[in-house]
Amino acid sequence: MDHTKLSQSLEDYLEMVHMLRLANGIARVKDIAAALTVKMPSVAKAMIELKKLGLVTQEPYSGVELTEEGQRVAAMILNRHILLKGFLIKLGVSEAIADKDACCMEHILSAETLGKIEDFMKPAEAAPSPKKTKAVKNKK
Amino acid sequence: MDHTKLSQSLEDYLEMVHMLRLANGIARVKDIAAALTVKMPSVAKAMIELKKLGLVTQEPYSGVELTEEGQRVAAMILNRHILLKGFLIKLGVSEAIADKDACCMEHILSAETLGKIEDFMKPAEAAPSPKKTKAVKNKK
DNA sequence: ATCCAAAGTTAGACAAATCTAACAAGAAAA
DNA sequence: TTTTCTTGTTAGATTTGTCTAACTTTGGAT
Repeated sequence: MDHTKLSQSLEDYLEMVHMLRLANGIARVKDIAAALTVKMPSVAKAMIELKKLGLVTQEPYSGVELTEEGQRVAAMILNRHILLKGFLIKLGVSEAIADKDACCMEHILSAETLGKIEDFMKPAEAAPSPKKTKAVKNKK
Repeated sequence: MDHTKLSQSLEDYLEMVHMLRLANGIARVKDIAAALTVKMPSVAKAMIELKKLGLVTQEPYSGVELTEEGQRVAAMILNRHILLKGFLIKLGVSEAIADKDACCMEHILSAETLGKIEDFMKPAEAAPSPKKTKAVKNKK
């Protein structure tokens, strides 16, 4: 419920759970650790926190799942990441660096700044971009 | 010498020492604390670290001074701050928020991203530059 | 069916950054 | 000069996030 004060670190873990589930269908502790370049016990501790906050669930010795709330928060963070990465690339930053810097920026920028960056990106993404939960009701 | 690994926190303290000296001629512990919204003992501890790193000096119970190296590093951080704040304002962010967000961004962005932001700002600030062919002064 | 390696967990150490409380020094007032 | 207030310092507790080492569990190879 009160995810309003997620630390940068916990945001990173939550986002990574989401990304791994999107990519592999499952988020294993080992893979989270590898992706974030930390050791498995760090992941375990982070998962304990995220469970306390009601954002993830996990049956012992298995993959991490997202609660509905966790899904919501993770998607929000990931959207910020995608927005910022695209923004940096538009400025001419290389993809790898854009990804890395977006990863830092996504935790600290104010809503106002994010909004302005969105505005800045708007005109450009007026193309056939299969965006997510936007007003784009795709035609199946 | 080896300031390459200044933590975000220490960068903030160093920058604030510099700003207060520019504004008031002196950086007092009390004012640093107020400006960064921390308590005085936190400042004292940070100053101990910055002294160890050879970036500041201080006679007991008096204002904090910058070493030559400290001056150099602080100026670099402040320049980043100014660049980023201007950048955000150019995107339409309000001044107060631009200042706050610049303060976070200044510690995390890669040299590449900072360079691209500089490029982005260039055309606009083409005022007092007689002949700056390629004034590359980043990186050490 | 048993064993073993890989994956996950638990316990505890450590570092960074903050705080509160208590103490010390300097300046200002009396 | 002596007292008092402000400023600065020191000591130690707390929180967060990381690590290593040691353990437990799972599941595949034998």
